[in-house]
Amino acid sequence: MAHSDRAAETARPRAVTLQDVAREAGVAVSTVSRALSNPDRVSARTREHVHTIARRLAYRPNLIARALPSGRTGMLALLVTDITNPHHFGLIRGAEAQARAAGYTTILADCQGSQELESDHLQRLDSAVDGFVLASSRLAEANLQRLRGGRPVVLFNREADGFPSVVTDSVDGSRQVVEHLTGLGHRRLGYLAGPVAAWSDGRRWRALQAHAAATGAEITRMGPFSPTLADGPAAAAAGLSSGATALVAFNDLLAIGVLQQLERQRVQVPQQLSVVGFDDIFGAGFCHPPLSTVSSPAEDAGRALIDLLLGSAAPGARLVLPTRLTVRDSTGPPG
Amino acid sequence: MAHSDRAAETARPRAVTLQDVAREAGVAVSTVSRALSNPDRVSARTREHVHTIARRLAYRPNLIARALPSGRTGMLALLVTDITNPHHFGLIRGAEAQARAAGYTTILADCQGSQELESDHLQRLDSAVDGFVLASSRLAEANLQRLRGGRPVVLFNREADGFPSVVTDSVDGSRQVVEHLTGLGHRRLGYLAGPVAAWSDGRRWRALQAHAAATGAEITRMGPFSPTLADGPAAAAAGLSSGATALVAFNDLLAIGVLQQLERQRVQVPQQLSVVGFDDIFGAGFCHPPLSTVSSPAEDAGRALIDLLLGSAAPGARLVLPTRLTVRDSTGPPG
DNA sequence: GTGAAAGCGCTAACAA
DNA sequence: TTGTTAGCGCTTTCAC
Repeated sequence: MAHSDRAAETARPRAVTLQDVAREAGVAVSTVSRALSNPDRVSARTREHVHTIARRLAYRPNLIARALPSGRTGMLALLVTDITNPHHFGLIRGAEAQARAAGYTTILADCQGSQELESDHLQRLDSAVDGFVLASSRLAEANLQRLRGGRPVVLFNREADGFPSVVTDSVDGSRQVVEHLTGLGHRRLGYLAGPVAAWSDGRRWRALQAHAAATGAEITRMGPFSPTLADGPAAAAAGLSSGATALVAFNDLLAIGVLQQLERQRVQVPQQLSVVGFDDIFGAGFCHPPLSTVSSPAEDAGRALIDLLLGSAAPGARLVLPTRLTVRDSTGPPG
Repeated sequence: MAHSDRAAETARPRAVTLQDVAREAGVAVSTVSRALSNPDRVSARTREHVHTIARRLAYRPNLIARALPSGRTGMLALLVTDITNPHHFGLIRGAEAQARAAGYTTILADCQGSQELESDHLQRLDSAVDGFVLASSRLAEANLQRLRGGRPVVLFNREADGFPSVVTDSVDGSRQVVEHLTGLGHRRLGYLAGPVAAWSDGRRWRALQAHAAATGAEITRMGPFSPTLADGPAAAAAGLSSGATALVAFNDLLAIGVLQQLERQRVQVPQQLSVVGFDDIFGAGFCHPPLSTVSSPAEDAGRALIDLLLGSAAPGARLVLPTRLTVRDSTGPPG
């Protein structure tokens, strides 16, 4: 047949197994297993010998096979809502570092903003990893409960009953935004909402609303918009026609998209309109004009999540990390 | 003891296995296995029955256990040099879509620019996935050969003997850059080099050099620099003191970093200095000024890579994708 | 301290 | 068409 297996073509030699090492070393497989995984349960001599042989044979333990009896793979999965949102960079790096320090390999899976994909990944990876970090999960709480397989799950920027979580303080971030804006003299604010399924969206909107009310400012909600650059034009149009003098976007991606559209329309920012975002992503510092936004300690969050995941956190553990408004050039007094 | 296993705490019921389904359905495990994986090798009646029971018991096949005898996990790994480089976004999306269409789950692993991490991931994931896509691998060719485990491996923006690959046409991209710049009147160009281990770096530099020579322009190489925003200041300093009127950066990350530094120093771009990058990443369109850069069809590349990986590509298959210079505002006639 | 043997959950011959 | 039976490579009792 024309079609043949690549493996066959390259005549790849069967991987070397514990058996091979055992045979070569003249001991039982169980001894090799111990020498390699439980060094102190075997004599120093044997241990050395086995290690030498293993090295010579270039033995590599088969993760999958090891996982079957032990139930552990040494891998942790980080599911991100959208890998193309730079917001997750810090989180990924932080989680990775911490997981690595604990001897785990972190793998990432992109949910592309889709609940279906998210639940699919959750199910398919369930037997392949020792735990999950769900970043900004869009899954309804019922699904979250139902889909949680056998593995521990921790949540980032999402809270749900029975799940440990780490969230950045949207409420306080929103307060800082409102104070900054009203301090500048703005009285009519607009909120450019994110996806309804985004937990943070509700939190931000409610906090924004509460603080606006407290300071006597008016705020209207527009959207929902997809939290992407691409929805910038639609959000800009809505914001512009709302009569607001300052726009608060659900996240930086949307905010930058708005900025781009405003520039196209020659709307001066911040002279004619102020714009604020959330997350302080890659790009917020060099877009035009540089974006005022709510920064959060994403790397710390990543590390904390892994700690919760590996540390047998109480199911209800909830960590709230402080946020800080980074004022750049997209906000100023109303024209 | 205070410390106890989370699994134990939550008293998670043992996952339901094929055995459970078989017992409940009153058939043999092999029948259940077939009914679920080889539907046509079992009678319609049995198939229905087994499916019903499986659904009722909420049976989820254990990927790991399935992988042991079959040797296949249904997962593909995409190793990226640096997950914080938006350059990989398109690649990830393209690869993911194509893999998904073929029934595979794509997992990502971040190598953080480190060869050590890259080889570590390669080894640890070897038994867990059915194949690898290595994006911009920094591994020396000898290591690539040595570390290739049992799984097929395809390369992006890297070529090596015996590995199928997909690369974007750096040579032609470089030609376009040089022609654009010399067409604008530049005679003294500067190349801000990337990591020596980056295969693309050598390609770009040589092509730039060749085309500069062909057009009678002078080009000097500076660096190497780390291909990040953070090395922008160092690269800007080198570029500025080189006397070049146009700078070509190894990639957009570095180019944007340079742009930021030039703005800080109040160097007018492009009036005093032109800047070009490679990749056309997220941000290249909205940095200040918007960056002229070499765009490449990253999503197409992602799809092609998966096709090569799954399609039993000949070990030597090499695909070269066209690039196109996107001219924005960071290039202009020399002052 | 070491070996023999029983699985982990599943697939794939081989029989029936 | 279905059941029986070996394993896949490893860990882990349990004897010795």
